[in-house]
Amino acid sequence: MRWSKALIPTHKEDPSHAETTSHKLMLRAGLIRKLTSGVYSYLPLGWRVLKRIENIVREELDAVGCQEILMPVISPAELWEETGRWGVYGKELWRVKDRNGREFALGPTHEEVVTDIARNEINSYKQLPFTVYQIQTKFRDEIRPRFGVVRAREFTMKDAYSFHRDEESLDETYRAIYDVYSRIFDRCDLVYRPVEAATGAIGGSSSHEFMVLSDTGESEVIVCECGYAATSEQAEGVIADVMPVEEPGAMEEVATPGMKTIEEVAGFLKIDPWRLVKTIVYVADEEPVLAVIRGDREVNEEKLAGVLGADIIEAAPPAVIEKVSGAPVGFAGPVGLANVRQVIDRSVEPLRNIVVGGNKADTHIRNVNHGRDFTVASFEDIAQIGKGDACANCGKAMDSFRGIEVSQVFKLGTKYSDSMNATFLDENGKAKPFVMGCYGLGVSRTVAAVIEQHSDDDGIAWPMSVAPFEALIVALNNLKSDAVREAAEKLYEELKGLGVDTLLDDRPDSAGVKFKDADLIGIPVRVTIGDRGLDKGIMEVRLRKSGEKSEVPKENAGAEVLAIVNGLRG
RNA sequence: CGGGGCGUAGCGCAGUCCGGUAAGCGCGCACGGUUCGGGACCGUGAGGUCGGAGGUUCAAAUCCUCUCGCCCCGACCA
Repeated sequence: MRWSKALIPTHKEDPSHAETTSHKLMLRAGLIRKLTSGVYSYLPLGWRVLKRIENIVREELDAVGCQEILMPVISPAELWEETGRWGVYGKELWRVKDRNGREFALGPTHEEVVTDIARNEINSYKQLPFTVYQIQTKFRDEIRPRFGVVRAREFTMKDAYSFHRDEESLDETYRAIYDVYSRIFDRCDLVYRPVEAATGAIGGSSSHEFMVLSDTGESEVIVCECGYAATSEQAEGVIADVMPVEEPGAMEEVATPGMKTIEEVAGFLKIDPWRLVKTIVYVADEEPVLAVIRGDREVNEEKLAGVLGADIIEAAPPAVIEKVSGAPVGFAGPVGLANVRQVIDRSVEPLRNIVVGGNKADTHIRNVNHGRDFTVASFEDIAQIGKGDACANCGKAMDSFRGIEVSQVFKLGTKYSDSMNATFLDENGKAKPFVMGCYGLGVSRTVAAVIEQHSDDDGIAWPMSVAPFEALIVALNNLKSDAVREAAEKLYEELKGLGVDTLLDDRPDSAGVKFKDADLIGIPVRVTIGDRGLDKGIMEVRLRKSGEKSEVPKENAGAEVLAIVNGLRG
């Protein structure tokens, strides 16, 4: 491709609305342009990278016998109603109506559609197991699109689905896909880590996420020396006990005018935050629930939903809080609210003489003791675990890092086949539900992840495996110098003939502009052709990532570049 | 949705508090010329419903009301 004719619009300055490295660079290097919040066009450079990643994904999945298909973006509401997700998926499910008012979903994921195919087409255990996948544009009406392509409302995802006669077969495929993902991310030259994950709206029994390490990542991962690694939503751990031994005192009300937060109350009463116990009102599947936890800790809503067996859980609006506690927001407590379902965190168990909300305006209660002043059916684990907490396996203090979740694999079991009545006949002629797995991989997100790990102050430095071009020829002063122009054209044609994907910078711009742009767009191998070198009979080859330079005789530049590119192809 | 911020030329911004000079600056773009190995220089020029609607006023980018959009922090997830 000739740069003078290509749509590669670069910018000198950082875009004002971008925060993260990858978002800034994707905009500056002309990979993408925003249409509206969370919706992007891919320009030639971005589209080329996306396709290269797609092809890696294809190659690796095809190699283990997965079959590529393409399902519709649009699916009818009735299908989603079969599994209950028309309701459960919530506002994130992008809904549209046709001219007759019939409702459809723009697919955020395709369990329903693929299960529909399976129940119609697969009748016998002899046809199992099998795995299909597609690479497609997905739609999720995200609460908050962010970081460009990292959290978009329209994005490219590879989603695969496997069907099995039993759990053993599922385990096998799950393991195989897990290994395939490792190979895919290895080939993209990413530093990543698989971690235990929560199952969220997709559901199922077990799940792992592949996290690409990045300080700008949205997800926090909790890790332990012993090998344990999980997302912060999922992480299990032990919260250190800080309570000294104390005799229970007499419960008493204390006036705390206007003190709504833990910090305010702790400061006012001159006590440590852990001596307070906070009570947060949630609405779980439309029923109000109290979550009670030590004052210096946060509730993990994922865990709370698990304990409650609830599908949808959200912080209660003020009106509900006031109705439940009989007090303004900030003064709820477990004492005297036995009529509301309460979930008490394990961190509360060792505490004595705690301070809780008084369920009355401007009032807290001190010297409260569980068992005596409010009843606890059982202590549950609903706490958010973080860096420094003890590992549930080995007891060591855990660490944390941030990452971008590029893929997630789920063991779905029979969640979808049961609700959609998708069955096959086994050897005994008995109908059994498919055991399923599903495996997502964010392709567009992976583009951003690669940039996060492969860039410097000057711009992107693509790994050869996903680079939009393999080589860039920079022709200096090509407008005036016939020698340069001819040499550049010749090398360009030669490299094309040798199968090297090459971009020729034949723009009439100054050397500085071309070099800056070259660094920005990050093509791995750069060949500089100028009169100065040509007079010496050489061209300069420079590697973007290492900055390593070499001079090659101009006559065999083509062969030399091919050898270097081959070396980086891996 | 809660909290914070921002909409002025393709991009990055000033001007808004305190209404009034001809809507400005840098980059980019077009044309002419000089340059030519790390974002060159000179000259000329094009490009704006100041996000939108309504209002106040002799006068609105600037004040008021409503509205739309965008970004950041939190809840969601590939």
